Amino acid sequence: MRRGILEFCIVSVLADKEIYTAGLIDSLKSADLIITDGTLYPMLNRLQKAKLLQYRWEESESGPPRKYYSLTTAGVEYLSKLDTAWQDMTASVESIRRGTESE
Amino acid sequence: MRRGILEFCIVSVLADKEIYTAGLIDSLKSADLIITDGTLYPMLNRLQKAKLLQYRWEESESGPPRKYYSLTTAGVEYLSKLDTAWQDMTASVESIRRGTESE
DNA sequence: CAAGCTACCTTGCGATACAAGGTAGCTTGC
DNA sequence: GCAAGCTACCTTGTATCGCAAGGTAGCTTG
Repeated sequence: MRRGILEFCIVSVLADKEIYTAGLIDSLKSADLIITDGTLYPMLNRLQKAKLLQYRWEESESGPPRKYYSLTTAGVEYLSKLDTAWQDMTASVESIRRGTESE
Repeated sequence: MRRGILEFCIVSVLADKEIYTAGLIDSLKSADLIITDGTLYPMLNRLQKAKLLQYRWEESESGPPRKYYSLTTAGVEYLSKLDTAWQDMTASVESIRRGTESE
């Protein structure tokens, strides 16, 4: 029941801060959204190819370098579209869920 | 961004009334959820095989007979699980969406 | 310098939803 | 009473999403 919504969550998190993969996974986990890196890497690459994300390499103090992602200008616009779509969809589902009155 | 949620909507509509395919499509359309019959028939058959839905044939006054679907007892229980899952998921997404405060 | 950890990425699979197309019952018009 | 059209059912093929599993390579630690 989660499909397509993960992308919205990821873009939302990136709106707040520059972050790399493990941090993204932790951010979502703290909201009870479990995601694996096998899901995340293809998504980040896809969004980056679509020019919605950018990244820079940053060295780590304890391991290999990390890709820190952030939104591009187009990514910010995309987020606002996703946000509108999210609100529309939840409103629609709520209207169904609450019962569409009797027949 | 809608994946998996349609099933929840369909089961929700069926909680209120016995209905056949075209009626379901209309109910969802009136909440701005567009779905085609090519999506709906496989889903109804799948839910029926899982014993969550039952149907009876009813003759029409103007055309071929129709399959009127309704929830089984198991379907009602399933709906309550979907409803809980829906509330959990929207709560999670809202907490992400509203900004997970600064780093 | 070897072993282990971390971070990146790919591949194969199952499930969802859509578009397009197909069958058959029923009514309508001639 | 038969052809044409509508309605209702269903199937097939395709794209995409998300996951599990597996793989490469840099960095640290003993």
